[in-house]
Amino acid sequence: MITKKAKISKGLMYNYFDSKEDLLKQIISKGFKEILNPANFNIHKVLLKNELNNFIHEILSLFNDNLNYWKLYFSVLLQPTVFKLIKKQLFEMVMPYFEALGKHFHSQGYENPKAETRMFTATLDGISLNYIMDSENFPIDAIEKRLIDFYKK
Amino acid sequence: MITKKAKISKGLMYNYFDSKEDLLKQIISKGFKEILNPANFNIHKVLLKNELNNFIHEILSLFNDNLNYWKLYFSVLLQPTVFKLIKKQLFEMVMPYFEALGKHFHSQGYENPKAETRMFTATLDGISLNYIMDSENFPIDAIEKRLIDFYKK
Amino acid sequence: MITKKAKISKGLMYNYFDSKEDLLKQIISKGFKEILNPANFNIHKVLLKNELNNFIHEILSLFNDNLNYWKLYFSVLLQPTVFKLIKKQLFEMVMPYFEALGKHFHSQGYENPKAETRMFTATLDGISLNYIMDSENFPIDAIEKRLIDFYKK
Amino acid sequence: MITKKAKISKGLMYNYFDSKEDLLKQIISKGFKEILNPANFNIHKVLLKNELNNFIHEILSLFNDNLNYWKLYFSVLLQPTVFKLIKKQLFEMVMPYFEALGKHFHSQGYENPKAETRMFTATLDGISLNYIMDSENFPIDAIEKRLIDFYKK
DNA sequence: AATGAATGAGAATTCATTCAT
DNA sequence: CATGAATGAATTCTCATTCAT
Repeated sequence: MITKKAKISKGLMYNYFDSKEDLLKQIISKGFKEILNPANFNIHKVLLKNELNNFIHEILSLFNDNLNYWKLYFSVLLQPTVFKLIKKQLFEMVMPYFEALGKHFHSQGYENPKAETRMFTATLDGISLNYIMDSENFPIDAIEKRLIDFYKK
Repeated sequence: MITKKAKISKGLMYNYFDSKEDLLKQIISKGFKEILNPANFNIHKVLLKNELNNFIHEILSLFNDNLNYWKLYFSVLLQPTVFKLIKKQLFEMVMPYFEALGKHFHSQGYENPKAETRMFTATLDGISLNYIMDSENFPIDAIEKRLIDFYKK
Repeated sequence: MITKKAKISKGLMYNYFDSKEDLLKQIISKGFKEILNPANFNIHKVLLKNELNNFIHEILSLFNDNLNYWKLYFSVLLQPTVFKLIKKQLFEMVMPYFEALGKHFHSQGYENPKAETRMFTATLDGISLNYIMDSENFPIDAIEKRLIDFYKK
Repeated sequence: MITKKAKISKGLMYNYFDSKEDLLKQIISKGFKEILNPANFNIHKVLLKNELNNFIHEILSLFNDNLNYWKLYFSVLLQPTVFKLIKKQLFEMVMPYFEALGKHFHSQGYENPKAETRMFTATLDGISLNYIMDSENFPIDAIEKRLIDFYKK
């Protein structure tokens, strides 16, 4: 499917990717970086309010640009075989962000900043997933507002 | 893998499932029903506070019982090919629950009950997913509490 | 397909037929006998004119009764594997008829009665086949007349 | 059997044929074209006597060259499943020949040229079949002569 | 850098037959 | 006489990968 769509030969794929597994890994890590990119808040300073809001907004707009890619991204990522292969690597990549978010929630007086961080990212995951899988019906704008609102104070 | 585990012949599988595709469909709709089952609040009456709390609690305990099954469930469901096949059927099944939740949020004075419903279910999806894929680290108890707390008032 | 159509169990088939091969053999020899049956002219006497005509007519009407069966008959018979299995048996069964037809054509002054016999039966085969495979279009009545006419004198 | 004989891998077959069904279809249409090929008389002019004779002769020699192939051809063609798949296509291919033969028989003063055409082709079918299935005993030369003789005048 | 024919292991499916009931 | 769940070998098909060009 990929080589057909790209109008190249099957063989050429193997010049760019060592194997199918390698291709999948690269799909995931590329996507992962793109997701983290808008989050490039200074992880050493305390987060500003609007940095979190921006982060939320930019992630959700990101998906808008190429829904099919993000469908692929999630369906690949959710394969237990694939997930196992890169779980470790992904966790290393998110760690600093988890920590920065933790600090932020701490500074905002949240009781359990670690849990709040996981709550926040899990909610974002769920929203992303619903939006990606059912973009026609999912009220993304209202929900973005709702989420930003929720963390206002 | 399945027939080996079940200690039956490959052929016998085809007495119970028409094809691999059919098997996957049935895995999903069975899981889907199990998820909806704890939600069996009376969809005609207005929801009581503790019914929502129960729902949250029971869904999250459900995953606990058989994490491997639920990993399978999500990874199958997220395959675009599979998802396309049963999207419609799944949407029909959730509709009444979406409506009941909508009424509930309306009666609680939420501004946009429909969006709140999608927000609520998306959040639950994200929590479920994170718990299922990273059950060792995910602080499920704290987060359950946090979610229940959030909808307290 | 057969057991479904007959509304019996698969197992029961094996009370009536030893194997699939046996079933096919019986389909063929039953059909073969039915074809020869209308030919039950006295093989020891010289054939009367109208006996040959009757034979032609009755064979062609036979197919009319159950076209699907005769489609099955030919498609089974033409399988090289099946044909090899019963070729000998079939030849033994037709032999007396070949001989009776030979005598007839001899008595009618045909130059090469044996070849005429094979010509006659081959023509009948071809007509049967065309009628069975394309019964809607094949002008069976005109052709029957034409064949009878051909052997009139 | 085929890949073994051809000394290629099973997989390679699927580069040339989409499926077993497609392979069977192509076997038939190739054979069909080969049969029609010797008939390549100018279908717009009236047939010359010797053109019909040539046609008869060349078709019957064709089978001689590769009896096993033609056994395969008929046994595949006579499968109702296969026949249904290509019946239409085959009929379109023969049509012009049926028409040319019809004109010929008309010009020769035959009463019912259409029926005569079907009679002629059916007879040829029957002879072919008998020859192919029982080539050792079938007196093909005598019968060819007999058939040519029959259409002499 | 690029092709696509070719491979072969394995996945998906079928099907004749058996057997406990 | 009758069932139909169960088997397992065989068939049909797919797919990641290689390699000569």
